[in-house]
Amino acid sequence: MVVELADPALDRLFRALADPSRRDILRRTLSAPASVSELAERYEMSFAAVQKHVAVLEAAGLVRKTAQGRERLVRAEPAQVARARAVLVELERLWEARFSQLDSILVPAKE
Amino acid sequence: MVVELADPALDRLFRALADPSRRDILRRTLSAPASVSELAERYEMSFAAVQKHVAVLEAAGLVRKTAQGRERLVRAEPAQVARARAVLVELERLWEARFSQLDSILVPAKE
DNA sequence: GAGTTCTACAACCATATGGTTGTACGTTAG
DNA sequence: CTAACGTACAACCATATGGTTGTAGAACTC
Repeated sequence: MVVELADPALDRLFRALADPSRRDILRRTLSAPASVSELAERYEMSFAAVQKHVAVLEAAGLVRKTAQGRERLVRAEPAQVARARAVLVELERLWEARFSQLDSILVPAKE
Repeated sequence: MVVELADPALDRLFRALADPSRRDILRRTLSAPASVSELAERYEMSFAAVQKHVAVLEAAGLVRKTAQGRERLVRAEPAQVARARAVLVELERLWEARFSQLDSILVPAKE
């Protein structure tokens, strides 16, 4: 898999993951959807602050909000988690390949 | 694997990954070590700006600097990339387990 | 020894971020 | 209908971030 490293969506993705409250919100909503106020109960900060965190997660595509009466159900989008993981896996692949040129000298390929 | 989500080191890790220049520096140094000035040549920004990016990567543990004469060789630390990946994998595991309780009702475990 | 190269670091600036409070509005409950 | 609830959003504030320029020192080169 080829991953484009210069991507604003990636910036938002990792940025969103760089806050413990947001990682926790993501964790909760991965297990089960929750309304914004349900989420807000769990943290010390104000409701508006939690709202902002959810908005950051939403802008990163990590979470989706759906109207449910007067509530907004927040549910995680595992596809974006997978995308972030894919980038890291790709970076690790580069590490594993770092001596490939040397290898090709020491261990000549058959074909 | 159990991953602690409320960890300042994790904040730094994801924060460091949330910038395209830093991801690129990480990519380069994963393939092969490079001095700070070698890195700086590749980007539009000033030398000092690149220095700062390297410092952010270093604080996150993603990169290590070693003195080499008057140069500082920057080399990546794949272990921290792996740590970030492990967190994401753990989150994905939660997603896969989201219906486990329901499953245990619908599909009674044998043991 | 003198000049050049590589790095470090401070000071500064504009903008982004993470928090607050306050107001407004749709929705549900009594 | 009225009150309470859940959400949205604006305004504001302190600090962090990402960039700049400038100065200084250590290490090579000649």
